[in-house]
Amino acid sequence: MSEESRTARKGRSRGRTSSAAAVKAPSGARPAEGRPAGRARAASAEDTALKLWVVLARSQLAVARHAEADVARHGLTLAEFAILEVLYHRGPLLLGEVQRKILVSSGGVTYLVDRLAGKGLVERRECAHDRRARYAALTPAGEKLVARIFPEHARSIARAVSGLSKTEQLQAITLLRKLGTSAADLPISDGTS
Amino acid sequence: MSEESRTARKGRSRGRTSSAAAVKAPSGARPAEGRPAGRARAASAEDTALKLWVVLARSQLAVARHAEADVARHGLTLAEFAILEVLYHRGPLLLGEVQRKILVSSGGVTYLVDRLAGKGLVERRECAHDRRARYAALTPAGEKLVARIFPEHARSIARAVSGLSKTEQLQAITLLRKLGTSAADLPISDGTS
DNA sequence: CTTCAATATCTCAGTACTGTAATTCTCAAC
DNA sequence: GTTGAGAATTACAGTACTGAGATATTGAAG
Repeated sequence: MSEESRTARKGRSRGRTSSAAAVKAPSGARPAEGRPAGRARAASAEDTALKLWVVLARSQLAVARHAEADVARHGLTLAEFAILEVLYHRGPLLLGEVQRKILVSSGGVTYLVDRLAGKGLVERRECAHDRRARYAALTPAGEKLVARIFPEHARSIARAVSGLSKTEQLQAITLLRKLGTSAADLPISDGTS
Repeated sequence: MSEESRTARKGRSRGRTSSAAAVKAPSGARPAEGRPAGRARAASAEDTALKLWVVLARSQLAVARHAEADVARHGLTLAEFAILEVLYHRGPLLLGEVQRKILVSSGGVTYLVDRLAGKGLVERRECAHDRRARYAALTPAGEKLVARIFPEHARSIARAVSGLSKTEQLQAITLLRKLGTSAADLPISDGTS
């Protein structure tokens, strides 16, 4: 499983725009080995955007698999771990706050907190000022667990991204933060123009 | 839903390592507003790695939501679209090849091709040389659909990543490709050291 | 020809959620 | 004090897969 397997195949690649578009990282735009003259065409804005989307999806998945494997050793999913971590570093949080921090659906928070409560790691507490709302808070057992596994997890992630030097990581952080916030602020167009 | 909602809260952030670790992009390491002296400490290698992981996950999710919304207009999931796209740009492919290209499980390919076949967009073809294997290929209807929706999809993605200039996009591509391939090549450590 | 490890696909139960609707509660306006 | 829009959580059905095992086939070795 080294990656693309450059076996070329008899792949009669149609002369369309460079391939690239899928979720989990698809094809990957080849150099176009059959163009009229030997002149390389500059990549269009859309070709670049598609390629960015592909490598973004692929790299996220590749790193996520390491992160998942790490937390799975303790019987946790990444979303569960995310909740434990955010409660550990911020203290008790309203469920809605948790939802916004880890970016799951409203039903997802209920489900995840239920499961963590079932494991004895998190408990719900009532909110004094608003009886609709509830806090999620770590139990002593939950706090102890996070204290134990978080450092290992951090090392795991550091290893997973170690293909980039620290300088490169800082560059990537800057670019990705900008990309993430701008994409999140754009309205999701549902096609009803 | 502008993003983090800087309401600060009474958040008595414990003096641990900077927060950050979840899947779908968690907390997001604040400046540490209560340190001994007014001297900023350089971020450790692990802090940087964790932050990279957070912004990677968040930006991927933010862009994915745009991509999903676009293909959902045609009743497709991103994984389904990925298959259509790869078959469109590469021609008929063995199911195993499709699996490696779009990075789903073996059962996932069967499931997805079944669904696309049910919609009349893809068909299975037997492989002459190996009777265990099967090709997936676009039907005329499938080919027509991709030809119609791919350009729109490309524009959709271009818009989603337009927060970055073309130069920045090219930088991000370089960094993310390096990150993705190195992370994919690292063995997944299941903890049995 | 047999054996058998390896490969390709499929089956199917299980999982981790999402999305919609229901419920409960708040707050501002009347 | 009522009313009602809106917010916070929950309930629940549905979805898009994953992962492990089953089945069929290949190809190399004996």
